[in-house]
Amino acid sequence: MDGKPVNPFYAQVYEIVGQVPRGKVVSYGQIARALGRPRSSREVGRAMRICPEGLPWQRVVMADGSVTGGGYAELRRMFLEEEGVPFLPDGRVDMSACRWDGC
DNA sequence: GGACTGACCAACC
DNA sequence: AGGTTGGCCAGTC
Repeated sequence: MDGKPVNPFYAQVYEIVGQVPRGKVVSYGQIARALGRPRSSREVGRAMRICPEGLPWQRVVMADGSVTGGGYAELRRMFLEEEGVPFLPDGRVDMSACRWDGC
């Protein structure tokens, strides 16, 4: 069957996340907007929840730089630190410096 | 089979 | 200045 991909939205989410260079992060809303769904950021979060293997979902954080993900939040933060992502003393990612501009 | 929730963000008041 | 609602859509009960 289908080789028909699931809603392009999900596929795009995985693609974008996979295109994020090491040491950079993206926000849910940023991806949602890039896909033409400025208010479907929840869908992005849902794509993360299914957690496909091989996807650096840890690079996906909130627009505020806060890191979430159920009980994996701290785990994600640790991975990001290992990748070289600077963290603020607030426990948040420095979006100002690591926000992936798509470039 | 239907209804609710949910790793959120942005706009509105 | 802050708080609340709206909106997308599929996975879960």
